[in-house]
Amino acid sequence: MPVRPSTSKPIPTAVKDPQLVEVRRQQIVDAAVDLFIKKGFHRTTTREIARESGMSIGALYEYVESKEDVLYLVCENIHNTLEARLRDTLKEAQNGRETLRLAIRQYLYVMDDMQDDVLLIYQESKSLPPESLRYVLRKEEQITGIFEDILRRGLEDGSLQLDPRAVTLMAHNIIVLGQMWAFRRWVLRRHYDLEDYIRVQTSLLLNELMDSGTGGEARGETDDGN
Amino acid sequence: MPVRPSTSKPIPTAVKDPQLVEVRRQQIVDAAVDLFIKKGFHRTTTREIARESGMSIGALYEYVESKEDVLYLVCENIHNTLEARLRDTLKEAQNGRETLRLAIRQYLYVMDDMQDDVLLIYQESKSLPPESLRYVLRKEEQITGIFEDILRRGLEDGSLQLDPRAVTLMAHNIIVLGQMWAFRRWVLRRHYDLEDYIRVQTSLLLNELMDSGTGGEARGETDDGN
Amino acid sequence: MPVRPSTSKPIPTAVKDPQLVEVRRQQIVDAAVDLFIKKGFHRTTTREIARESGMSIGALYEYVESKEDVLYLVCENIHNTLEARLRDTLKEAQNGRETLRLAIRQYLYVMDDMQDDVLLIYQESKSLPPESLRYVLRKEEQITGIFEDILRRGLEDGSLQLDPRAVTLMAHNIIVLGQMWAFRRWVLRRHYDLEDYIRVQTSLLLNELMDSGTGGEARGETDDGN
Amino acid sequence: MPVRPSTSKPIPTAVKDPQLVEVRRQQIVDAAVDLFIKKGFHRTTTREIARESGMSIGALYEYVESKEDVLYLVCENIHNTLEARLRDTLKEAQNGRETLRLAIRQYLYVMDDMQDDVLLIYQESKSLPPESLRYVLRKEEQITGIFEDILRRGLEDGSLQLDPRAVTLMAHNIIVLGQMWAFRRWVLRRHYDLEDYIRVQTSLLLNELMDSGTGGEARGETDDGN
DNA sequence: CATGAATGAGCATTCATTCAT
DNA sequence: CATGAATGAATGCTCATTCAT
Repeated sequence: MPVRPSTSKPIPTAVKDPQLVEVRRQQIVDAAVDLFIKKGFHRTTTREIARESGMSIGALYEYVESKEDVLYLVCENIHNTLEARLRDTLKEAQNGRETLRLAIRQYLYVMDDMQDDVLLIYQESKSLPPESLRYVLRKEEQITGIFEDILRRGLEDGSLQLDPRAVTLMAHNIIVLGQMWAFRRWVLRRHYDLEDYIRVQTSLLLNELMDSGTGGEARGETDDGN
Repeated sequence: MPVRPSTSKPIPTAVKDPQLVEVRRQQIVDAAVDLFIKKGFHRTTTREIARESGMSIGALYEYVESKEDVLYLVCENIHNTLEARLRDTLKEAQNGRETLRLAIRQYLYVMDDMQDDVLLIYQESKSLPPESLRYVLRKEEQITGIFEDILRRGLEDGSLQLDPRAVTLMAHNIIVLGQMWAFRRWVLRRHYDLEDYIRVQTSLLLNELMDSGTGGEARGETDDGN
Repeated sequence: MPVRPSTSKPIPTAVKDPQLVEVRRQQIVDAAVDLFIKKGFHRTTTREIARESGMSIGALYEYVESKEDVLYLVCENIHNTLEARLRDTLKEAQNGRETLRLAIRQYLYVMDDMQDDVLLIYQESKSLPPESLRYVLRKEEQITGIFEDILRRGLEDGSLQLDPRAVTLMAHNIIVLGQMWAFRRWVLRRHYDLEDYIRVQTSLLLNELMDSGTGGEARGETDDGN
Repeated sequence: MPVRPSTSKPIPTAVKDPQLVEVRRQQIVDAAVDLFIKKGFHRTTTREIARESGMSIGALYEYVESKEDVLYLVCENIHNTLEARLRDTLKEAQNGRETLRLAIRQYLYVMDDMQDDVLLIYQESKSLPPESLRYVLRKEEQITGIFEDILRRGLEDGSLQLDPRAVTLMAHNIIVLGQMWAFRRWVLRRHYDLEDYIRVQTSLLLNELMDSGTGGEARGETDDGN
């Protein structure tokens, strides 16, 4: 399943050699990610980005047209990394339920590893120009789609029970729960480590927290209550 | 359970009359909320805030010491409103499970109503100076505590089954799920309206959609119940 | 005949006191005229304008919105001065021909005095934004209109003979001939001083130098008359 | 009468082959003229000039030493074209008056055709370095000299009556009147087309607007008035 | 208390020119 | 000769904050 390149916005450059463009932009992105994480987009200056990228401002502006372009490249890069790492771990698929369990674990590990980056997209993407933002959101949706696919496979092979209308929402829930690990870390870390978090969230998601192995109590409760 | 005022950071002012301070600060906050929502914190100027507040910049700076103070006041105000509206609807408590169901519904209604404000805190609180941020996060935790309490009550009266270690996390999940309705609206709205969202999320949270047994009752519940 | 104020473009300002605005803008214009004359519009920096105006850049931008605004104010100021000085000397009107002769003389004296300013408008007005340029050109036409009026009066009282269709063009010729004294000074000065220039041009314009008959009286006129 | 090449400033080049230099510089000039007309000298970048010239910036700088050099080459080129076209039409000379009449017509046709170029020299030559400017002005004078020559011939053959001291000025007047057609086109075109303009200006210059065929009235008026 | 003019550090971006390949 | 990536000084403009009135 190839990463469709059509989903990224082309950023114009004055430099003709595409290889060089890629190399330099990677330098820029690497520098900018660090800076944006440390100081935020608005408080980071283009000069700083240039300096940390190991190039002059003039050179920087040969590879992007604006500071917003840098932000876009950063978001795109993070999303691509995220997606690649995610898809990478989904090849050893078994039945849907196990795939989901595995995917959640992998996803949360990736999110833990990329906490700062996730936070960055989260807090700064609003500073993107509208068109760039659209691209970023589309990508976000695409990534959510990965979990949608897994859920659907689980429905098909019968290993998961879920109202079909809840599939999309469940996928979003999973994604958000990963982001939450990043943007609520200030409090979650006081209560849970990553393994705790994975275990409990997976359980909640997979309906295994009910005390009895049967899950019957939940049903009974539901039947009475309404 | 009163709103503890000790949890808000005192912002110094040159003005003696506390009543006046409160009135003027409310003007400031009202203006700033609109502006921050429309343009973001960084793109809003103090001049604009002053103008929209109906006062001069000079006057503005009599009631706050910096633009960040305004942001703090805005966050505080939103949080207080949010908390008040939430607590307001929790008086008619029955057993824990029903309280939870009700609270989620109320919470999501409030979040729907305060979408922009929620987003504002979400995206701009990172621009707060560290100390102010601490206050805001503490408040966030306090609000999360409301759901923790409800969950605990449910555990106690036996109407909810949940691993005690999952209580805090579940509370955070609920809070985040409300925020998610705000910050993922660009995609969620394409699939669900508020009532859909409430129904499906409640079901998922209350373990009704996922069923290792027949799965039949989940659909029935959804169709009939709400 | 009042100077219609409707013909000047209003430049927005952040400062409320109109008197102060006028005073400060005059400072700005005075400084800018000198700088633009010395270095041209493009080579003059806003910082220089501010410094020479005796204010900070911040203050400068309280009174104009852009460097182009300064250029517009400069053009407007020069035009107004020019027009005022021109109209000022046209009160003692006799018959049309004498008025014309007098007006040309006055005009050329003013143009001699305002050489640099005239040149400035000439060379820099192209840098104005389109709308401002329109205002400047309108003003230029208005000033040309002064001579059109004089010419028409001469036609009416019979003291001038001229194809009515040539009136407008003749007025433009006069205006341009004054400007020419400014922008061709590098060569004209080598041949003529101001009085020479006035005498010869007046003669040429009034059809006295060219004579299909004797040609004698033109020289006589020139030597004695002025 | 050959175009004296001594009147053009030599622009250094790193390239040995003079033919190549000429070819490339013509490319540069052609591109630059278009760009300068469209955007003005200051707003045109060397990159644009290079691109439109079909060469790299590096190559551009092999043929000129600075952007100002390009401007000089442009001015020189326009002047040469102008002069060539002018001299071209002056071979069929008759008596001086008719030559003048013809020359004015030809000149105005050329000026109409080269409006933009004329305007370009007019508005941008001030950006030339002093020495280059001197060359351009010298050329301008040379072109003016064409009309001086014609006028003098008219004086000699008696077909023109003119105070000898007015000859130079008259020549300048004619030149300026042609330029005026370019730089006042925004208003002149509203009143006159090229043929109108030629007819009226020629008449004014050649003293034919006086109602009586004799021109006597002008003299009479003059005699009385002073 | 209120006003609003003044300050000036700071920022994104441009572009003529150079020079290694 | 040609290329085009790199340089970095320079520039127009913004805006939080101060303080005299």
